[in-house]
Amino acid sequence: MGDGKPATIYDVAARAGVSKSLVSLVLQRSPRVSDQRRAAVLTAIQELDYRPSTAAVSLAGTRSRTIGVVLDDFRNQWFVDLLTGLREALQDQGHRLVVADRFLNTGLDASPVEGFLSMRVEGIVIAGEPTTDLAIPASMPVVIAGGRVSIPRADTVANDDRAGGGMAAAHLLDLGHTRLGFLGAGSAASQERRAGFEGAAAAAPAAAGPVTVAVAVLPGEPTEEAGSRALGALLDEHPDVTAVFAANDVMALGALSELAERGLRVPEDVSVIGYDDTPVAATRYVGLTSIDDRSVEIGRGAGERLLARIADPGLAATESLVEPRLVARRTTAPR
Amino acid sequence: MGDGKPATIYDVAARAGVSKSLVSLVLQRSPRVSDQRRAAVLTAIQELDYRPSTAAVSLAGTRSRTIGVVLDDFRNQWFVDLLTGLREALQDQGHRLVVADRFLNTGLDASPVEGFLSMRVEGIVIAGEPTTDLAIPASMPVVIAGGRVSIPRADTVANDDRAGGGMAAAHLLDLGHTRLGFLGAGSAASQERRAGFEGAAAAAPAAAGPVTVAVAVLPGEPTEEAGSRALGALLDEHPDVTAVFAANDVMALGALSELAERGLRVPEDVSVIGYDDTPVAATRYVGLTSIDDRSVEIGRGAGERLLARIADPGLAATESLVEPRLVARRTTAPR
DNA sequence: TTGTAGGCGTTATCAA
DNA sequence: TTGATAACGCCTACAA
Repeated sequence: MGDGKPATIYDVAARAGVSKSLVSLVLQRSPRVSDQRRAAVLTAIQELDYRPSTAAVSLAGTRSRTIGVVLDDFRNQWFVDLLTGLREALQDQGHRLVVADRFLNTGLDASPVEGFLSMRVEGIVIAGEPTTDLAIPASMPVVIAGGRVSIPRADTVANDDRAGGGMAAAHLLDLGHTRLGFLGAGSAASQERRAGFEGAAAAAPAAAGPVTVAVAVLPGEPTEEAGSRALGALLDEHPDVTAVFAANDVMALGALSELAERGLRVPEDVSVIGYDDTPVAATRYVGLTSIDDRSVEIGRGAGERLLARIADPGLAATESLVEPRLVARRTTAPR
Repeated sequence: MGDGKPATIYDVAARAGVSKSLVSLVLQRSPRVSDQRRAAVLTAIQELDYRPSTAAVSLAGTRSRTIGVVLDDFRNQWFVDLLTGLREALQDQGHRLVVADRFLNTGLDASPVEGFLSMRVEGIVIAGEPTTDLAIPASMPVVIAGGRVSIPRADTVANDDRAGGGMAAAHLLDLGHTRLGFLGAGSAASQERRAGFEGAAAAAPAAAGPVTVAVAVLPGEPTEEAGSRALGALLDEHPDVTAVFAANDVMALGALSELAERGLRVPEDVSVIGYDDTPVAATRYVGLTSIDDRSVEIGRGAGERLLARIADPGLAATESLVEPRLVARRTTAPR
């Protein structure tokens, strides 16, 4: 089957002995086609290994049936789950997903959005915090998934960081810890998580005695390095802390290594809890208790919002929060 | 700037007071255009925020300038580096990269390749082992990046697993270890890495005494669980082993946790070395010595091969190997 | 150097 | 239920 040029709709029509229009109708699953003709067209398609040209389809059709997903960075694994959710909501509705990170196809286009606009996507999903230089036309349906910063006419679907922080505190309180610590950095998420953590700690029933929360927040990115330094600073000032909550898993990892270097055992001496439930946390070797931000749900929600917005561009922007979930592993234990 | 429909080449032509052809020439950076007209067209493009429709371009043009990348799984982080290399080779030559994993757009198309064929990509890069159900037409230029199994007319660019295994052995021998262990699973890569490891161990200068390699190979996937079990089996039979080489980082992680459970310290009691140099290995907390398979190089090589094959489809298939590199961290130490 | 006209592979609109 | 025929937005000879 050495195939030269791919077959076109004309080839199929000729082979099936019908007009191109009829083939098009069959392609679109129109019910207004006789079973006989339909069968003929279908077999011709099979025999020719015909496949409609997406270029021709989106050029001639009224909609491109394509939606673009802007990832901040392929290295942030959470996008994998996000995509799963998006697929469920979008793909099953006949939409094609095209993903790009900040660098993919840079050079051809200034930003991934440029490329999407050229493709005439029907909508755009921005994963994570939107950067201001994205330059998305006002008429383009947009939804931000997993980011808190909202841009003018975009819906936002994000994890409820405050609730997650509360869950972390509740978990540690349940285990009997009363001298807690928080490790944070200079991100909006970190602030929200801290607020939730402190709020829940403060609201704890006074029965078990006073609950204290020592805090170490470093400016800058929430890196492993920052986690190590924050833990060091925290412990230097409050050596009696028995459980720490890090703003994310990466920082928690830094805390773990710093604890090991100080000869403190986890969870015997100090319990540690992270946030994001990254793949590393789930490994047996690390086994980090963490807050699952439910990225699949976020993706599904974002997809549904986008669909709604595409159907009715006039819709008011909404902000919805997805309830996180605590995943207990071996880095937390009863006091 | 409420923009309704995107501007077309007609709009630009009208605005600049020239023909559509002239606009097209400017778009293609043709030198045969007067500076005056060019300037007029360029400003019209700016003012209208015009962007050529990729659909129309690829439909009217002779080439789509698009190449498809099939990822086995977005969770395998190595593709990030692979993409970096591919970008360098392809994107800079004006090619657009479209990525898809096994599931992206499934439902619309049976396989990611289906989608690529519809897009009329000029070539396909398969990352990792190609599955046989890919159904790629013989006329489509294909290169396999990072996989050993080759399909009929495809070039292959992969990591030299055998050399990597040798490096692992050399490193351990350098550190004075003589009772080595290998932890493997049922993959082709595992076999090659083992062969290289054993080969280098056998070729070691007899000066430092005899070198032994105990082996534990489990059937199935090289998972963390498999790593734990393999290490257990190995140590049960050969308690005197002082250094182990795992077929990949994930298995090495399993080995690390099993060692911890057995009360053995790393690297004081046992040195551990993995393969792939995954992000987890590079964290301070894990700090796993590993073999970097140089995915960026593989991507660049694959991109170049693909370019060559697109230019001359008649080219004979080649297989090239990229030399890996050892990255020493804290899980290996002198005996 | 610039403009005219045809065609790329579909969908969409009308007739038949 | 089918079949012409005109778009869709751009490239590419070919002419001017």
